[in-house]
Amino acid sequence: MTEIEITDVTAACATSLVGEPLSEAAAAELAHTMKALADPARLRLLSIVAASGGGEACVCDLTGPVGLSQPTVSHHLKVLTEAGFLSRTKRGTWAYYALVPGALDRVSRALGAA
Amino acid sequence: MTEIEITDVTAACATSLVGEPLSEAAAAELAHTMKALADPARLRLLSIVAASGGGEACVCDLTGPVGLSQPTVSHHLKVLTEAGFLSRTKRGTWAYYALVPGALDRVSRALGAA
DNA sequence: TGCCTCTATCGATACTTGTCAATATAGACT
DNA sequence: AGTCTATATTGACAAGTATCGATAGAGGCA
Repeated sequence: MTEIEITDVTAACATSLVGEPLSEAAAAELAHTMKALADPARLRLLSIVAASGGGEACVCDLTGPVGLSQPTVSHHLKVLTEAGFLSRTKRGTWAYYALVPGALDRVSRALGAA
Repeated sequence: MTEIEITDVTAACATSLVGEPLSEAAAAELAHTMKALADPARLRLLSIVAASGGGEACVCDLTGPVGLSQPTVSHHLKVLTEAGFLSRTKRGTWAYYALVPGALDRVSRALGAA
């Protein structure tokens, strides 16, 4: 599939939007990161995980609240994980997703708020 | 076209992502706002406008740097304007776009940075 | 071994969107 | 009026993506 490159939140937020004009590469990276956040289902998933006890949730806890099929939820979680917003831990049959500390803050800072 | 509703940055960022689970409506609003930022061309346009002298730029100043056709740039500027990130002022034949103060900061805060 | 549950992947489909060429609109200047 | 420039809109097409059903993989448990 020639997986172009991992454009996760760490690389994407090195520069700030309002400082000086973004290079083409920096813009592509940041856009890739923002794209992960530009979907209502994924935003809800993030907020549910963040609000869950222990800061983590398994897929079975998430399909109900967002009202989507299990494959679709799994897909969104993969997008969020590859973008660097979630981490995945497998315990037994369950896969637990948790917020990556500081990931949202980095995007936040990239948007210009120092 | 049943233009659903103007989901601009002010409405979209009333709640925070990490506080409690986003409602379906809040998630849709925030996603709509984030979608405006989830494109490399639009991010570059924003950063170029931000870095321009006087804080504003006309379309003719923007087509060159981003390397896209004039209609495409016009389209992206419209998306950014409707999302509440840019304002448009017409002087003579030229249309000047400027950052809306605080718009990016609101998104920044919605991402969890209190 | 066999079965059941939880999660991930695959394949297909419908919808969205980024892009351009062509055209329309609007203002300035003769 | 006529023309030129700057911007917006339209129409079309290609590419991306959100979604689902079906299926595969993996781990517990009898």
